Amino acid sequence: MNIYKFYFNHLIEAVEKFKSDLKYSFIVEDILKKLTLEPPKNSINGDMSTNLAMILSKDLKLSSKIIAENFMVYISNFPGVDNVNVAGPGFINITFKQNVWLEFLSNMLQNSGNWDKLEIGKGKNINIEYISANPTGPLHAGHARGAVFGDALASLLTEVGYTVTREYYINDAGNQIEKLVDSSLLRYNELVTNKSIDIPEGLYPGEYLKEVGKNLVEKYGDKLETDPKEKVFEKVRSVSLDFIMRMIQNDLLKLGIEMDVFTSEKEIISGHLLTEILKILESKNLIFNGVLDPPKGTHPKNWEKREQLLFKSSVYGDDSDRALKKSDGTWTYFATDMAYHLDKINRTKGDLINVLGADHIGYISRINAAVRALSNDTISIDTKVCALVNLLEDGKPIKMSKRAGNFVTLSDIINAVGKDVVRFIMLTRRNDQSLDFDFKKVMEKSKENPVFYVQYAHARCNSIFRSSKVKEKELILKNPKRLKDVHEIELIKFIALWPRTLELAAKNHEPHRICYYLIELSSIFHSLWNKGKDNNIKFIVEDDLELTNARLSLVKAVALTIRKGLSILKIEPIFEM
RNA sequence: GGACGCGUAGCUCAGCUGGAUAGAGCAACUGCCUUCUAAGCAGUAGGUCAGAGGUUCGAAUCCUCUCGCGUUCACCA
Repeated sequence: MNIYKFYFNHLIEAVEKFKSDLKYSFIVEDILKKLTLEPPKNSINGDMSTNLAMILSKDLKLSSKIIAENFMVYISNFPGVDNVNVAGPGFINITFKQNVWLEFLSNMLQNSGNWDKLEIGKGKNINIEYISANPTGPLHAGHARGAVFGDALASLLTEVGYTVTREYYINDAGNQIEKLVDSSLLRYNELVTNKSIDIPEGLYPGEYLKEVGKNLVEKYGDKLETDPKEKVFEKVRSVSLDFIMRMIQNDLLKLGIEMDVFTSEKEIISGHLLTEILKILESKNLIFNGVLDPPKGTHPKNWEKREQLLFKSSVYGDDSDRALKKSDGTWTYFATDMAYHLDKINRTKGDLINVLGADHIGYISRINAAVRALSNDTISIDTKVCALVNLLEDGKPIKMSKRAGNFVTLSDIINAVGKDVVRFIMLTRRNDQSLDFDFKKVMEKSKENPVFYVQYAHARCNSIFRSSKVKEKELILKNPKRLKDVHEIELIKFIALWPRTLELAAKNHEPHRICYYLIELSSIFHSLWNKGKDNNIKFIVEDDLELTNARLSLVKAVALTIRKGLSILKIEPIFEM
């Protein structure tokens, strides 16, 4: 029951009829690409508005006003149309009879489980990789945003019919793992020798590695020969990684996040995928031994010419070609990442999404180039960048320093404000804009705090049902025509916008739109609530059961929609404040 | 210096991928509790959409340049 889709289909039919009736020669497909049917910004201009006349005027060589005048009659045949008019530069505005909205409401309530079902994904696979934090320590505040964003996006895409894989790439190879092993060994020795140790600069000082030391003692006793470290490297590595990955997964679980797939970088390196990408690149002539120019503009001090194996990523719009092998002959991080993306392409057989932190912006174009080359341009990859989160306490920045060990972990944040608050607030801003997270404000019980505001609206819905002694579940709308007040109709119209919001959020990969929708829905509802004070349109009218029933039904529709939105964000609704 | 992103009301931000008179919230001022939660609502005021060109029926949105802020910049991960 997507009312916009319903009328859009009518509009398409009308356009075709218009064309054949008047023997025009424009190409319908081209017009449909640009055709819109939207609620006008200002409701004075009616319920829906189309740009048809304006986009046709060039092809027909007629003014858009004249086209609009001629087209109006086709629209007035649509079911439920009350009035059609032409305004502004050539908008055709439609106003519906109130009945259309009332029928929508009763329809929506009858199909409350699936009225907003959208089949955008049509079961297609999509892989979304997010978090992928280095397995060297607990998740911190900075990871929270990418985690919530990625997870909400995954949930959103699932909702609209995609088969979604939530994936975490574990960077368990390379230098940082060496450091991790060194750090863990220090903690092990600390425990065995019972002498406290200073963690040198460059290694990981966090207390959590003491647990790893303990785990090593439990598993191997105090007789581990740690010199030379090669002898125990694998053992320590595996105990450290196990511990840290369990810690990370635990933190994610507290945020309501469960990944489907964890892929190990180490396994990618040891597998056959790297030779695979070489084959593909060779067959496309995208690989060569060469020397890179120094980056434009900078003058690196230790610049030296180096012949390396290079990928011609510049063919696909990257600013420079990229090294696949280091001068010592080992693979670069980018090469293994390319192999990893080939792995994702092979497994997914569908589009990819990467969620990255803002510090990786420079990396995007080479990954895009890689995916295009490796998939023969058949797979699209969308990289979403999450900007910084500024942690504040009542407006003042919280100072963090990794060295002093007082950085705020994800787990700290969740413990302080709860999972639902973290999830909501992280989505109250576009992902590519930096976001303030103020520990005081997000817990405030006031309108300034959007989480509260939305939850309060839902609690109020529930409060009305409590007072009415009617159970929300058992309520069946009897006579929608009893809803007559413009404010009631306005609320219904806004609910009718929900599937459209879902659709736009999903297509643009922008879960924040759901938050904004819920805030606005709450606002309209709070407003109607207060009308009970001065206009005497209370929801519960003691001596008019039918009217009460109709109004309660509207409240139910609001509650259903709020809950639906929250459920996509994986947030629990609150029933009583 | 190059690349990418951002610049919208005093502050914090939306703006449905090119539409009509650019919208919210805070802060400021004015009102609304004998009545379903005032933890809320209604109203007033507030704008050169950083600036300058261009593209077209139409630009905050697309293109070019300038200014400002941020991130990033050969073998790291």
